[in-house]
Amino acid sequence: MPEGHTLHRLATHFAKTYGGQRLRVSSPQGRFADGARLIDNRVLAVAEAHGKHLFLGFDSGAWLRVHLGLYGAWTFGDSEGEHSLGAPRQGNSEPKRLERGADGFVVAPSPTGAVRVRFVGRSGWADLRGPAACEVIDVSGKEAVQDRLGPDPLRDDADPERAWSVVAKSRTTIAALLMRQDVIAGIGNIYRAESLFRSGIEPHRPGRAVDLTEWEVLWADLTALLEDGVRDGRIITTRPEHRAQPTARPVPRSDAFYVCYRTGEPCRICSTPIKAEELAGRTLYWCPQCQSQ
DNA sequence: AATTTATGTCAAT
DNA sequence: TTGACCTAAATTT
Repeated sequence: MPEGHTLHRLATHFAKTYGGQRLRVSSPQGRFADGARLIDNRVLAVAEAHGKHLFLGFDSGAWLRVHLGLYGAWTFGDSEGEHSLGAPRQGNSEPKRLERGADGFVVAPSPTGAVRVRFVGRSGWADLRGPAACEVIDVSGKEAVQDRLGPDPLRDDADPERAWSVVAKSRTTIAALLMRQDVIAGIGNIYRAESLFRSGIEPHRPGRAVDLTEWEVLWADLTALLEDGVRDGRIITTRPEHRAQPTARPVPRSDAFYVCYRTGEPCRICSTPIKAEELAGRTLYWCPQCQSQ
């Protein structure tokens, strides 16, 4: 699921695999043909993530902004084999020998499906399908997007006080505030539910009923959970002692969360059935016993 | 072969 | 608060 950890993994992967390299950029599907031309045959200089946005910076000064939205995903072919990041796609395959042309660029497979963007470099290829946003912007356009984003706990420049200044004044529920990307960037439905459970906070409390200490605990926990997500490549929020199989590796999906997708199942701590409700179009999960404060 | 599902954001009611 | 949007894979007919 593409929450913030996935975007930071993407940024790292692009920087590591293609940083400093000249790339051929095309739009096999055609919908991004004009944009692709703007960054074709340029050197990738920087890759960074802010919340759920990926920014790829080129030596011309142009930036590619990608938001995966609902179904977006990148598929890669490089020294790690064929693998993908984003919405669930087919599993990874063993590293294949990359074919290279006389110019040293890899030979990518003929595109299947709706490939919005294709990158081809000397160390691999990358295909983007189904993004909600994919556009070439200049640095002021990038700044405009980032100005509308709250602090991202995975970024060095993140300032939790900025988020707190909104939360502390707001009548909106803390559950809704955590999903607002202009308050805190990178949190999705899973991190929202799981962090509130781990902090013991009742999700319907207005932001202004959350005190500073609780906020600091919540921010620190979100930061740790996101960092784990970047490391593991998936979201796991349970502590081993709360899992049905504490030693199983990899952690089975059924043991990954405290409350998410566990409607009616017994809470891992107190056995109370987990509750779920629609809140602003998304399903909110929580334990009515552990989260009664 | 058709329908459902999965997930995030935004514009229109 | 609801629907539109982007795509592929899983599930049901």
